[in-house]
Amino acid sequence: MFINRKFALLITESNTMKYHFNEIEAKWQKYWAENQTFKAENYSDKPKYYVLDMFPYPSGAGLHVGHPLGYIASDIYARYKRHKGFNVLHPQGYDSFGLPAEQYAIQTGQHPAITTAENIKTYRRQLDQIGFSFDWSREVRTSDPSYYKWTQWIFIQLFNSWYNNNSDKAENISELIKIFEAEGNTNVNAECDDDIEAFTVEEWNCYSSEKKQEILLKYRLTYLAETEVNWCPALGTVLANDEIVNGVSERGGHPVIRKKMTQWSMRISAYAERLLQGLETIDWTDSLKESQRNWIGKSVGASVTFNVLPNVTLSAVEGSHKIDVFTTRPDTIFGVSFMTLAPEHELVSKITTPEQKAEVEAYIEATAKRSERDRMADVKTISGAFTGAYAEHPFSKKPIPIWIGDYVLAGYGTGAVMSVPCGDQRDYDFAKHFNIPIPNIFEGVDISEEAFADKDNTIIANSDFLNGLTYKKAVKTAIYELEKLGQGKGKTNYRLRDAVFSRQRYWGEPFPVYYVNGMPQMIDAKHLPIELPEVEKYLPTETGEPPLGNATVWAWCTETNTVVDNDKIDNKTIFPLELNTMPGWAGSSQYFNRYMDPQNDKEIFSQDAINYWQQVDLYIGGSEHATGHLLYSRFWQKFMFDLGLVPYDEFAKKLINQGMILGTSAFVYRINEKPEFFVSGEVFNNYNDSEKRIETLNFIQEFTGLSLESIQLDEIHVDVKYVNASNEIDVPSFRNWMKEFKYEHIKFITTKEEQEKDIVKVNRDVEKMSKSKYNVVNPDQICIDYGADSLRLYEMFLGPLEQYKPWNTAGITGVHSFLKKLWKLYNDDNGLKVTDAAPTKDNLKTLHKTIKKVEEDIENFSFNTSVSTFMIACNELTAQKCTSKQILEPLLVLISPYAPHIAEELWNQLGHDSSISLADFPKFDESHLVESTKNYPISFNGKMRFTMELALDLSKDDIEKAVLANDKTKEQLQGREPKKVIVVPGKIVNIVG
RNA sequence: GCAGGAAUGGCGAAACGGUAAACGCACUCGACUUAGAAUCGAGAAACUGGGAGUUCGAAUCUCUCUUCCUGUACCA
Repeated sequence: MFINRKFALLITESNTMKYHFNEIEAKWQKYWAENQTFKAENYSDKPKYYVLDMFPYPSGAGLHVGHPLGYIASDIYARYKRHKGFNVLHPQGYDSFGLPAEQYAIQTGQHPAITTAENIKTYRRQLDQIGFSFDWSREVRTSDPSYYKWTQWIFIQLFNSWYNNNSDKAENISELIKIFEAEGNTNVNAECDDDIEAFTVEEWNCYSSEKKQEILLKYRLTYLAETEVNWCPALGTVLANDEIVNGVSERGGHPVIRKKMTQWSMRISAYAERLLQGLETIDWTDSLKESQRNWIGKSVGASVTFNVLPNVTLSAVEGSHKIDVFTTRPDTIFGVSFMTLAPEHELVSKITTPEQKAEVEAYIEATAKRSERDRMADVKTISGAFTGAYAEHPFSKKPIPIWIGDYVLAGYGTGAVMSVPCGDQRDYDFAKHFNIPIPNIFEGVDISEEAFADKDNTIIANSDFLNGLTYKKAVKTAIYELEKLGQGKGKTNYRLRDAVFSRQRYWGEPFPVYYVNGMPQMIDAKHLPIELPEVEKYLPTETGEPPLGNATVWAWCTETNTVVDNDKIDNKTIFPLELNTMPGWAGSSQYFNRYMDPQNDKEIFSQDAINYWQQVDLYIGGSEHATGHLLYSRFWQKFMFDLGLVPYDEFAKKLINQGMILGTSAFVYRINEKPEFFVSGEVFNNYNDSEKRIETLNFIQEFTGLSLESIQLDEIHVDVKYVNASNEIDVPSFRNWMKEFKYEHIKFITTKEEQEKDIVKVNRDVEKMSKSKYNVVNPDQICIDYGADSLRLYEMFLGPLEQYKPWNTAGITGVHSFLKKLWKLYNDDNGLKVTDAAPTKDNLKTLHKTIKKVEEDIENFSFNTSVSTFMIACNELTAQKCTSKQILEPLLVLISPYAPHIAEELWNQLGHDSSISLADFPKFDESHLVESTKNYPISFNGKMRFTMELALDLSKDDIEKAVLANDKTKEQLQGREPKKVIVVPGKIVNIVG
């Protein structure tokens, strides 16, 4: 196939009636672009439908065949919906801020905007050649100032908002100020920082402007705070939790350390409960919803306050200390036999006794040295230290020893736990290890081997007023009693942390923020966008500031409302601007709404547009965005809903995760000691076969002269483009592959059979598609060799959309020859052969069963089975020698969402002036499928033995009689009397006996 | 550990509780050909990861075990 592609093309071109896919596809792509066939209007008499793809990051490598999978599926659905009479919005754009372009800028000095524009050009060309029905007039790019203007705008709205727990929504900060001015903050029920002090109206009114701003910052939905962040030294930036995988950066796999920095954060935690509840209302995959539930991590329980007992030796440190803990099991409060603090807990240094000081400090030092990754990897080792201090049990008033241990995480809950060893395995293991008593508070449960954590079968004992109660009742009672004492209350805890929103990078949205006396000020929305400044270098400054610190024109003049030279900063009218930029998810958190009204420069989108399109009806994309993009977007959508900007608080009604297309790698094997010798896949398989191993080793020895012991084989990837459908290598191309590999003079050791045929076979294995594995297949080449319609059909034909499946270019000939057969159904050597002949009964049956199946398939997103259905229809109609326009015309409409170019061309040949995309979907007519007879399978004890043609209008009894009278039945029964005869009319007959 | 998903020919896969493997790749043979990697035709194979149950009948429903994939985790 690879040897003489040109030759094949020449033959094709010599006959004008053949299927010239390259010409046809270019022609219709041009037609669609020129006629703006897929432009969607923001008003229509038709019902609306919004089909969205997760927009791509335009990387330098371009698309490989795995990328368009979801786009093809959504395009089929969008085209189908148009045939079904919907006004369809199907836009596309680019998530064009991001690290790779910036890393490239650091290396080469080329401005990321240039790199990005070039990459987008490649993407656009690649997308266009696949024939997508995108409305490109609505394209957005997140790095375009006219777009990020609105990203900045939302940031300002978040800054100007606080979360009122009473109304359970975001409200304008001015409302909060009114409350402060009227009654102070004691009655405010807001989602805010933990360290807020109570103040009265008088106190508020006396505060300086700075102090007021400082307080308000603690309430705002985006706020500046010193937080412990994930700092990645190699990338020179902080990372969000979802950007870290297994303790290293998702991009590049660099180590990440904890570091305190002043950063913008998003108060997404305010929306934790609504984000959780909202999942019930949307049709997303279970696994994705489950990921979000885990990430939000709701747990219901109680917070309990333990007083630290005063210690005589600590008289210098006055004041009573309290330890707050969160527990999901307040019912086990009498089982507490110690407390454990995270080593980083702020109280540790304050309560540790002089005798224990050395031990505790040594332990803290030891844990600090262990990286986050070590701590995660090693969960078995139990370690800790006793502080010497004791807390008082709230009910029994007994002293409880306070320990520190790294199994308690500083970042979750309060960083302290009440340890109940009989009810929690971690506490149990810790207690066993340090010989701490394990009191049993469960009725009739043995805890000599392990803790007992089964809530359902819990009866509490040895617990004063909780004795005899079940889990549920004991929890309620314990919380009630704790509240009475003022030492606890019911509490719901979420794992979801506020999201760090600052990045120390260049290629991202600048913040619309300047600083007056260190306090952040928003630039008025009417002066947006604040455009990225030019910088000399894209690296951090020498003083460690982010890249924007290199900009010389990066100060805000409050008089002219423009960005001016840094020299002019006087901190009176001209102030420094924020040096951080926004993270990757900023631009992608609202793009789906912006598509509805992308050129609007007065508003983020008009109310007319959003009320017309409302929300995304179908969203297709990868599952890797489960806890990043898809959670943040839901958060912003809920925020915009609170502001009254959008009609729904969920942006996407239905979401499908397309599976990944994997590569089919090809291997040969190199002899370790003599790298000029390669072994074919066949020989390698013999080598691994215990029966043939000796023989094979001798065989290899004959060629190489190596001793048997020294023969070792290394797996070598062969670029898949040098391997054909029968797994044979194109040897000359392989030799010339890459000069540095030095394959020119290698010798292949092959089996006798291979030698006879003069071939070398590879082994195949499925791996992720990647450059380093030489299994990447480029859609450009596929489009040249087989056409976009073949590519589209084949991607769908590979298997169910959601499933992971390997790509194997060899298989594409199947769908390609289907398209050629389809072409021949309409054309012969003399041109169009479609006639006005009346369709036969068989023709109609084939057409209508195809309509039924294809419609069902598309509605169920089962695109792979439709492709088979088309093949069957084409084969049947060819066999029936069908030329009837009444059949062949509607058939084209069925196929057009999948293979739009060939459908347009044939549609045009049939005499239509307008695009097939405007045609109505054919109506299914059941009457054509009604049969008079059925070929019944006749089973004996459930096993089918033969079939019998019987009329469908026979009664059960008639069928039974007819079957029992049959000779073959008698043969099967061999004289036995049937015990029972099951007749399901129209389906099956089963004889038991 | 927890959660979600999966297991069917050599490969990708079909299959409302009712004829398992449709459709395609690969394979074998034949036809047309100077030639076939084009086209047309024919063919072979494999009984659903293991075990139990429900049923007249199970790939499909239930239980159980095994393996694999994905996500997540000292989350109190």
